[in-house]
Amino acid sequence: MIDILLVDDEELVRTGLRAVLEAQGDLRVVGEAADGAAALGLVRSLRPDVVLMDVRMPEVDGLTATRAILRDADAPPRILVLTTFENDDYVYEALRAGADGFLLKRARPAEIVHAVRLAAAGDSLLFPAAIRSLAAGRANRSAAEAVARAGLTDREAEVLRLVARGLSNAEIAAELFLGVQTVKTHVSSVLAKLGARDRTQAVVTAYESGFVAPA
Amino acid sequence: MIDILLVDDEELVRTGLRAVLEAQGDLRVVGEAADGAAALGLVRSLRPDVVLMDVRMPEVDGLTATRAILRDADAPPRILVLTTFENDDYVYEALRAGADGFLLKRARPAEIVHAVRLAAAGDSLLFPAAIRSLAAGRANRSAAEAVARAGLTDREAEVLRLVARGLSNAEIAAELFLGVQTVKTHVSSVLAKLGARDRTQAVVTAYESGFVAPA
DNA sequence: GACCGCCTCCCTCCCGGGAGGGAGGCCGCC
DNA sequence: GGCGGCCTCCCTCCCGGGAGGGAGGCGGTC
Repeated sequence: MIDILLVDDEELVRTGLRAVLEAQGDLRVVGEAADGAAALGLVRSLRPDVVLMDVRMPEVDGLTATRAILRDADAPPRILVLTTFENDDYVYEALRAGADGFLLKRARPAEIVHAVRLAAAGDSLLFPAAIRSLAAGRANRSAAEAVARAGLTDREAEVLRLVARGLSNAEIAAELFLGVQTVKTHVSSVLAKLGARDRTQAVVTAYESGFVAPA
Repeated sequence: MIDILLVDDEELVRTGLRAVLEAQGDLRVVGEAADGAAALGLVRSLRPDVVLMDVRMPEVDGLTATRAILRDADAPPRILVLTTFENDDYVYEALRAGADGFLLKRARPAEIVHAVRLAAAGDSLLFPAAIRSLAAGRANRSAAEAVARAGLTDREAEVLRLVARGLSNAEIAAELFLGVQTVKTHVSSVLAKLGARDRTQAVVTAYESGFVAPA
């Protein structure tokens, strides 16, 4: 029997997961938490085998909770991170935080069940797109914070990502099907918003802030 | 029925894999290749669903073959990379090359069969240790090699560190009590040794290789 | 409708950075 | 001693990048 803890701020999602999982004979949902802080307490008291953890939650988010749980327990549970999009930038950070695998919310029930069993057995399941984005050295999502603080627009963030991969303005223009002038404009606003003097400093900031992460 | 192509330079390994796979009703080994070049040809003629590809092979290695196969075919097969050690540095490069998953040679037969079925279905299996090494922000092997192979002198390494902190040549000169000309010389040799076009790319390489680490 | 933010593209001006040379001093090794 | 590697500094040439403007279109909001 595999004991499972559900952590998601949406009741609906928890209910859905519970229905899917408990339809199986060998899976048992032993608890539910609506945020990361509650999750930590329940892990201590319930000692589940597997935790299904939503990434985006108010208060304590899934990544922080994952780290806390892994730090806390002597025999921590397996943690599967729930996300909405395959190319979610959280993928990278979550694995870094110690998550054992990834699960798309829109995955078919059989896949969800399957992933839970795999996790309990010590394996890990990643969807191809998630793996690719990992392998491609994709930007991580504390970008969200950096972007939020700096107030970068989508386009600017996109440009910064390419700058942080060593591309010249001309190359970025080609990559995004833009004029070099446009790229220059974006780069300039990025520099201004980041308080960087030149693109080199912008790259440093991008790495230091976690906007992009080393492979 | 899932058609499989085995690529490994060791006959023994191929035989073992074939035995394991063909014991299943739904798996069929349609061919074997002893090196990457032969593999490419067989993929064309046999059109397998899944390729089990050894990484280390004489002549054309597994990564090169993987890239070639993916470039070549219009509907390329799923490629599972075979490796001996969980912490094999090839993990990163292989995924980057487009491999769909990883398989340890010492995996239990059931796991191998399982991974093949997953791959055929479009999922990907990674062993926890492999994922961890990926997610741990492991230094990009090629970048690390670039720096290691580069054979930077002490002075050059020192300069690169400052470049990777966003300093201009003039600032570096002031920091190290040097002439700007001297700094330029050092920067130029660093760029040459790293194969970087400009200081921005050098910074990227420095981070990707782990030469400098984000705070 | 007026306004604002974003994206797009244009211009000029200027400087720093990088290429591609050369050269002298120092140290350690053969 | 001679040689090679490293560090230092010099020169010129040139381009890309960044500053500092302006402007039009588009989609929102008030």
